[in-house]
Amino acid sequence: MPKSNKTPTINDVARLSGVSKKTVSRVINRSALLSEDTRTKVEAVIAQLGYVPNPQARALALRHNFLLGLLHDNPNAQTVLNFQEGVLDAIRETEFALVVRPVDRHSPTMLDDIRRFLEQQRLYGVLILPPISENDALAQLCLEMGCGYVRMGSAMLDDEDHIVASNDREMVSQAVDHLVELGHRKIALIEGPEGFRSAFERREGFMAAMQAHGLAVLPEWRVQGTYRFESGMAAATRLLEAADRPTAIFASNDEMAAGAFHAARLSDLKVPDDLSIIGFDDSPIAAHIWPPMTTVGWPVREMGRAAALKLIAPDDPAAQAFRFPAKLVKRLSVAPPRA
Amino acid sequence: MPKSNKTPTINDVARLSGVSKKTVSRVINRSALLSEDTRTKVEAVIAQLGYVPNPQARALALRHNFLLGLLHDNPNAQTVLNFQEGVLDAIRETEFALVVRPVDRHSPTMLDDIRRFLEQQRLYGVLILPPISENDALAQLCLEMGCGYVRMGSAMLDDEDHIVASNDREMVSQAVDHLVELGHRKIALIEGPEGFRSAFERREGFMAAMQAHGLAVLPEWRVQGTYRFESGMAAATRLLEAADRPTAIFASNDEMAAGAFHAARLSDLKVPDDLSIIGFDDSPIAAHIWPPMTTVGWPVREMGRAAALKLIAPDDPAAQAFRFPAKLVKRLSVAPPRA
DNA sequence: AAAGCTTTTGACACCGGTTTCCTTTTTCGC
DNA sequence: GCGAAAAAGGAAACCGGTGTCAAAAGCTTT
Repeated sequence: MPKSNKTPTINDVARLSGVSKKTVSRVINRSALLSEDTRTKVEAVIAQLGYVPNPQARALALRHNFLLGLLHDNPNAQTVLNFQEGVLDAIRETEFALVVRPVDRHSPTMLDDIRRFLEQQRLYGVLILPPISENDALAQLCLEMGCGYVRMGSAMLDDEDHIVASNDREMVSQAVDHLVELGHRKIALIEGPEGFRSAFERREGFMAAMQAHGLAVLPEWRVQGTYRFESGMAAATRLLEAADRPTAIFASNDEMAAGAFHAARLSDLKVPDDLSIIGFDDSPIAAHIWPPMTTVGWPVREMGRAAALKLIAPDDPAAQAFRFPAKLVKRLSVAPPRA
Repeated sequence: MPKSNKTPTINDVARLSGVSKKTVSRVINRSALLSEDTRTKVEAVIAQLGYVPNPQARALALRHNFLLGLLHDNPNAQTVLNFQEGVLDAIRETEFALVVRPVDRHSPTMLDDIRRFLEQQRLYGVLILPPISENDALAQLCLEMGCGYVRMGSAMLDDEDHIVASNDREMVSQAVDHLVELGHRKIALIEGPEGFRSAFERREGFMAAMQAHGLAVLPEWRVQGTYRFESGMAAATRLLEAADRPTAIFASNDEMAAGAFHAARLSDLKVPDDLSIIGFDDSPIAAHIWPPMTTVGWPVREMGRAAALKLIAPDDPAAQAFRFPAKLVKRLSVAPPRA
């Protein structure tokens, strides 16, 4: 009987079942060359002892551990959490665990910090969320360090094995189509900040969609924001002061769209009667303001699951997915234009 | 010269600096009994090689790893992320990493799932966020498994070493005082759901504060919600139908308060002129609805930092803190009652 | 200069798994 | 029934660190 107050090891299992360590190891790893007899015998002992292999020991012997890292910087909290849930869906029945690492995009030492982190933890692979997922130097770093990676992005920033992407252009297109179908012709855009791939994609998608409908976008109908609430408010304020006022606004994310709601209220404009607003992300705030916001949502959780599978089970059919469809969530912030 | 394509190990360092493994180990661990000479010599080699100790090997030898776990279930996303940031503040310069594990409070196998998780990962310690932090069986489980733990709670659910707590009663008291100072006498409460310690504390705090001011709370001024947006909406709708309508509402969290905003609008009541609303949590939604919501916030990030320190550096002065002050965030959802 | 301390260092076993390589047993064709 | 090939299982080394304990070195003291 092994000392009862310690957790059992492979040696205890081997001794009790009268086989060698190696045989127990074979059982654990479902090795094919094993007689049915010994397998069941050993499995019985494992169950009886409640033996669980020590992941640190395995990690040492296998020269890689069972840790996935999640690198993120300031996207909205709900997205991060949904993605985490997705990753967990993928690893739940495995021995993998998820290590999170918020990083500071603005720190000059970010890349060095991440390098130290990777060196120290020797992760099996990392998942990188936008906006830092757009940093190619970071992907390069992972490659150099022999650390697997998958990025989440708003376009095909990388090849299929290394990305789970939304198709932002097409998503924006859906939003614009919706507005146009309702009769809007004067549609304004609140863009995201320079340097964000997502902002770029959404702008391009917007312009393309408008052009496809043969609609003009006046220069004063395009204002840039920072993805933050206040910037959306400021941008919308400017839009509403335009000589030829737009009847609808597409904002590149929900937070700015919420700011636009706020601006409309300050200008005594009712949403959606006087102004339709449509956001992007389907974050919680979209459902919790008044009126509930129509927005474009992406399947973040599924993307998290697929991203994790790409690393830990690349042959799983679900790991093949790399481009994810979005859907327009229709709520109450959009209506036909007045007049 | 060690094979240049492999990461250097302690053996490489030992060989190159002409000392034994053990001596290198002493350098790494800042052992006191070491001559200054050897220390600098070995440190030079370490720097030159870019050697980083393998955490899995250390974990194996030390019989404990350097992983902190974060168990959480459905509090608002921003709280989870802020807490994570706090934990990271604590572990940034250490070799610890943070493993996250969302759990499902409603699953009958939750406790077993967590047990398996702890068995498998052999965490150094776990941090438990509300509401599951209120589950005493879970704390008991950690104890049994020899896994350190710290809970975050709305009251002293546990002793000082195992908790970072807010003082919800006192926090609610601040909110009530604020309303009373402005002249409100008829203040309603939207409670959280049965079985949540936080809901209990906030209710008790509310009742005590009202009593302290000599104010009555009519039965129809107390409605229970589920902490969700819709429930806040429903609760406020009922409150606004009361024969003697309250002039102010205190909601036990921001999400329900946001629902109350919504209900007020449906009843054509203006916030704050016709109805003052005050929330709890200072979640992002509070700042992003119109009008911006007055709410009570707690220092989640600091709590995360302290919680992590309690586990990894209990002697650090910052690890001693266990009760955290809240502050009232005054925005625009509160005004003196009309008439 | 020898004895007696204290400080510094190293040899070796060990943590709990996996891998390599070799031996033993079983199976099977003839 | 025999020999060969295949299957099953074990011994020992190894992954990269740390703990124990004893030896070596340095420093006083007499």
